[in-house]
Amino acid sequence: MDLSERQLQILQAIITDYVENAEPVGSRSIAKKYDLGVSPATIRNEMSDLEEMGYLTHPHTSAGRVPSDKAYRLYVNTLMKKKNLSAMDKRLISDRLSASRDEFDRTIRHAAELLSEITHLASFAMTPATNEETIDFIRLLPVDERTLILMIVGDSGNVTNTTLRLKVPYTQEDLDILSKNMTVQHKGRTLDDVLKSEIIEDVGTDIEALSALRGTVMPSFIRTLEDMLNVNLYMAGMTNIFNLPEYSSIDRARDFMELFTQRDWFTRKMLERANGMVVTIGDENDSMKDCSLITATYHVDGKLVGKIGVIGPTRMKYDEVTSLMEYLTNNLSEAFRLTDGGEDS
Amino acid sequence: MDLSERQLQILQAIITDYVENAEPVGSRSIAKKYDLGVSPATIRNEMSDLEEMGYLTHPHTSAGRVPSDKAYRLYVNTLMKKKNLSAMDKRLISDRLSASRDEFDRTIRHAAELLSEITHLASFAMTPATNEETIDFIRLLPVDERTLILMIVGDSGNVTNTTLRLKVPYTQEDLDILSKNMTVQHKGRTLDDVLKSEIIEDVGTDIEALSALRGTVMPSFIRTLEDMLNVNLYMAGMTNIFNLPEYSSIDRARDFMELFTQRDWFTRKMLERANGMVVTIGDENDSMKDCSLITATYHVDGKLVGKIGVIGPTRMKYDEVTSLMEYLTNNLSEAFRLTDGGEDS
DNA sequence: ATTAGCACTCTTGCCAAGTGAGTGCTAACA
DNA sequence: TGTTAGCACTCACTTGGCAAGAGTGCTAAT
Repeated sequence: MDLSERQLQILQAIITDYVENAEPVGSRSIAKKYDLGVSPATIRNEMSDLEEMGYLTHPHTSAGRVPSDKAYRLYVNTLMKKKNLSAMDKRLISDRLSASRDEFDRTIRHAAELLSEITHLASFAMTPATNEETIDFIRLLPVDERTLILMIVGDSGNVTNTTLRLKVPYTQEDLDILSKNMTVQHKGRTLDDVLKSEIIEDVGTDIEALSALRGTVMPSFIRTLEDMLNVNLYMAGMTNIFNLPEYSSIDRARDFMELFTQRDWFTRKMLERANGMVVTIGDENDSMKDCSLITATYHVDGKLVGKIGVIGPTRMKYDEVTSLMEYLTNNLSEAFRLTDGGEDS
Repeated sequence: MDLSERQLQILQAIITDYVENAEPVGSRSIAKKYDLGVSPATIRNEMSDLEEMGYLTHPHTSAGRVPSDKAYRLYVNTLMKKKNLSAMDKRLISDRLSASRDEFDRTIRHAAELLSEITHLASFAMTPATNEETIDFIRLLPVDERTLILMIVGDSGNVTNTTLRLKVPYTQEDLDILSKNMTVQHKGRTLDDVLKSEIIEDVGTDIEALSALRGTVMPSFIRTLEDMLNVNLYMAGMTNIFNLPEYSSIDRARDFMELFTQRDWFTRKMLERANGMVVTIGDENDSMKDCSLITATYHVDGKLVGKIGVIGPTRMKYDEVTSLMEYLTNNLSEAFRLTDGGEDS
């Protein structure tokens, strides 16, 4: 039960028009604007068929038609063509990214900002997940006789640290032994791996003082590892959605904003999504059922994978947004190859 | 030209009523709810006088009166009485804060969340400004032959680090010399102080290789210092304001939300405010002219000072909010005294 | 000085009529 | 058989008018 060529044309015209104007589109205006060589009456008949097949809906009897989620899905899968970015946008992107090339987190933040500036939608960018990261070394550094710093360094240069204040003074010697022990024990293992296994193990050969020190350091070690696994989330353009007619009601706007105040939940959701370009439309999202969400991934050093995304109403310019995101992720991956002498944190 | 006792009573009643119901309050309802022993007509006359003096305004001829910024100011300065917190709120606070006692940043975040949960307004909390922090030591740690970690440690155990990737390999020896040099040069100075003076100085006695290394490290050193000065900002309950009638129009709501998307700007603004409990009402704020803003400060180890704040419409329960914030900052300062054996980052 | 009474003002909610965009159907047409 | 013109019909939206209600401001009486 495929769609005829003419039906596809009409559907495409309706989508284009509706995405532009956010108003139900009628047969007459289609006939006028896009010359398909047929009269409004014919278009009406086709529209009626398209509605029956679930591609269009009808807010009320005497209104025009609105594309359904199914229509957008069809559009994204088969109708949509890749768009070329304007020279202006390209320059904007390269200017902005190169301005912060050597500061990793700032670059990521700029990427999110670029996305929302160009699309006028809400967007986000996340630093790479460090599931793959392995431990390079662990060090305990003295500050004063009761304060010390626990520092974990990953193989890609990722560092996380915690300051510890002990109840009992420690000796420099204990510190050295413990940090060597820990490094030997964990070097080369992924963070996940260590987190899963660590809590039980306690090397029995330690002397008493060392064991006490170890007892204090361990809980912090685990928490610091967890910290290290956390990705940073940057959001931008949240207030853009206030300009869209679909969020002109306060309730809708509130629901939308509330999604983003739950940062932990949101981060988890986004991490769960598959890599590459992923588009989910309306009902395909288990929450935010009247939004569409597009995510794409960039690479750091070919290994770590970070995500960027755009969130808006189902009525969005899928072609432009996906093309932009593809361009942007390519640029990011390019910037984050480690062959040149840049630096990052 | 002071206000009479009765005028104060009436003003207080109007404020109380308006804060509660968000609707212009008329003479009759005042006379009924608060028995001041006078008739509505008398109250009308007094209201008229109060309006002339600028304490009340009139949306239109036949509407009730609304308190002006000047009225709230009078209320906050002289009329307002301290409120006792409910036992429930006290328990909520102590439960929540003690749950994360040993993780500094999490505690701060919880403080912001508590504020917005109890007041139903938007709120924020910032980690302490580190203007006063002095440098304890600087260390350069090797990762691999071209990667190293620059680490700056402050006297209160604050740590910041950056990973550097060099174009040319370095030697362990150079690293040690440079980190010793830097430590000697900067130990005991405040971050601000170093930042202001640093860029010019270049100790001339270095050997060539060391000088090259130094040249690479220095820009990152400055940027890392700047990082260290940055405070973390946690916001909570932003979407609460959607429930308030003053933000029932989309435009108002948008303006409000936009304030908080400019995090850097907002942080700077808040840092500029005086320490202690500060209340600014409506026009007293140079931006957000129809909001009121209350900030208060807490102490860490008696030295560093962090801020918490609540933002809402000028119509807010100043007495309850300020009492809550006082209680909360006391609790925070208490939790962050360093005499016990806790840990923080 | 206070109060009761009354005219006046302004908002809000409601209803009815008119308008316009758009559909769905039928009958004519190529 | 597919296409089109014509027409009746539906529904949302706007406008104007009307009544109700809340509240003020003024005046005259207490």
